[in-house]
Amino acid sequence: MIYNSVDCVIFGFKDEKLKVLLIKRNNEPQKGLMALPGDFLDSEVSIYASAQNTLKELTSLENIYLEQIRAFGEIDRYPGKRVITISYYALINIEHYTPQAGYTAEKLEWCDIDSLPKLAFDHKEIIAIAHKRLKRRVRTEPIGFNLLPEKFSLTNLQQLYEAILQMELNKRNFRTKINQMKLLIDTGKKQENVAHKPAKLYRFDENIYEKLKEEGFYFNL
Amino acid sequence: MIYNSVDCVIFGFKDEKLKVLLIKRNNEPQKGLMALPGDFLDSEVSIYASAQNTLKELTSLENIYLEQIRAFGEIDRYPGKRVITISYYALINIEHYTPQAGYTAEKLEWCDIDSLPKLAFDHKEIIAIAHKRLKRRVRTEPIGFNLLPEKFSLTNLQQLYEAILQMELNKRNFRTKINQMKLLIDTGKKQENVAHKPAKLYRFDENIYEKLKEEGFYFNL
DNA sequence: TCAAAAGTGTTGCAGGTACACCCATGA
DNA sequence: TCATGGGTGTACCTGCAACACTTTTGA
Repeated sequence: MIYNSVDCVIFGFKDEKLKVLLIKRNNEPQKGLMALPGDFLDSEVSIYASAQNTLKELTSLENIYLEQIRAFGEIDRYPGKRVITISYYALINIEHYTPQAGYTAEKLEWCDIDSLPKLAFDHKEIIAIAHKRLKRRVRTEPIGFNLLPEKFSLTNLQQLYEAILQMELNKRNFRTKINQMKLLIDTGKKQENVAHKPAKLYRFDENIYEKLKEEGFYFNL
Repeated sequence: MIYNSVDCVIFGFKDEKLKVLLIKRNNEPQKGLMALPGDFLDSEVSIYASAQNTLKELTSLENIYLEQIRAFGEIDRYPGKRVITISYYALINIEHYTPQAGYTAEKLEWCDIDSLPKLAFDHKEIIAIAHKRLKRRVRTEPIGFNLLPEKFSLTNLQQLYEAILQMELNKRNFRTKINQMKLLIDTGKKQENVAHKPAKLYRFDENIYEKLKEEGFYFNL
C-alpha cells in the first residue's frame, strides 16, 4: 500500500530575512519535531487543490503563488509506511498572515531559512530544494514580489533579493535594473518617522507584472 | 484508493531532430494510442529506481541522465481510477539504443518533438513540460551532451542545441563559446566520405564535464 | 548641525553580436 | 574546377560593474 501526502514550503519575508512556516507535530511519528505543513491526500482532491487547502487552513489566504516542487519517494522516508509526498512552495505576504483558530503560537513558527531547527522526515531536504528552486525562479519570473507588502521601498526590495539569493547586491545597479523593468509605480507616499531621508514607497503595476510573467524575463542581478 | 505510476520522457537526437520515445498502448484504457513508457509503482521500489527500471527494460541502458519533472495529479487525468503519475525525463545517446525483446518496432517509435501523434492521457502536456525543463537545463548544466554519440562535430553539437532550443544560432559565436568551456577534446579523427572539408570530431573531457556539472555554468547562447 | 539612509551621474571595460572570408574535400 | 559545408579574424557596440557624491529627514 502506498500513501500520498502533500507538503507545503511556505515562504515569507520579515526583518530582512527569508522565513519558512513550520508546524510542531502533535502526532506520531516524530511527534514534537518541527515539520512542513501538509496532509494526506484525499482521493477526491487534485494535488494542487490539496496544497491550496493546506495553505488556506493555515493562513486563511487564497490566490497566492503556489508551484509544485516535485515528488519525494524514497522507500524509507516515512517510518512505518510507504508515503510519497508531493511538495509545493508558496510565496506569501507575511503581513497578510493571520494564524487560524486551532493553530496556537506554540505550534506554528516562522523560521529563518538559514537557521532551521531539526526537522521531521526528509523535510530539511525538501526545504533546501524549494529554496534552490526559488533562487532560480526569482531571476526568471517576477515572483519575488509576492513576498512583499503592497507598499515597499526599493531598499526593502533589494533586501528581499539579497535574502533569497544569499548574496550582496550593489545598490546603484540594483535600482537601475529595477527601473528598466518599469514594473513599479510611485505611490506618492513616503516612509514616516524615520531618522533619515524617508524612502519613497512603491507598488506594482499589475499589468506589467502579468505581462512579464507571461513573457518571462531574465533578471541579471 | 489512489494509484501511483511513473512515466518517462526519453529524449534522443537523430537526423538533426529532437525525438521522444513513445510506445503504443496494447491495453485498455486508451488502447492503441501512443503514450509515454511507464508503469504502476511497486510499493517496494523508490520512484527514481522505478524510472530507472522502465528505462532499462526499454532500452537496456543504465547510468544515464534521469531527472524528475514532477507529479501530475488532476483527478480525471486517467479514466476510471485515480492515478497520480510521477514523470521523469531521460537523455540518451540514440546510437546506444537497442529495442529490447518483446518490444517490436510496431509498438515503439521515436517521434519528432514538434510533430507528435495523438497521445494518451495528459502525456502531451507532460512532454511539453519536460521539453520546457530541458530547454532551461541545457543552459545551466552541460547535460545536452548526453544526447550525442561519443564522437561528434561542432556542427552536430550546434544542431543539437538548435533542435532543443528551437532557435537558430550563429555558427561563429557558438564555436567561440564552446571553446571557452574547454570541454571538448580533439579526437584527431575527421569525418569521412563527405563532399566537403571534413569536420574534426570531438569527444568530452569527462573531468571538466563533471566539474562543470557540479559548479553549474550559464551557457548564454 | 550631525547621523543615517535615500537617491543619482558617469566612466571604463568585458564580452556578446554580426559579418565576411578562406580552406579542404569529393565529384 | 566547382559546390559544399568546415573553420577563423575582427570591429562595433551594448550594457554591466564600480565608485562617490548630494539630499532629506529626526534627533
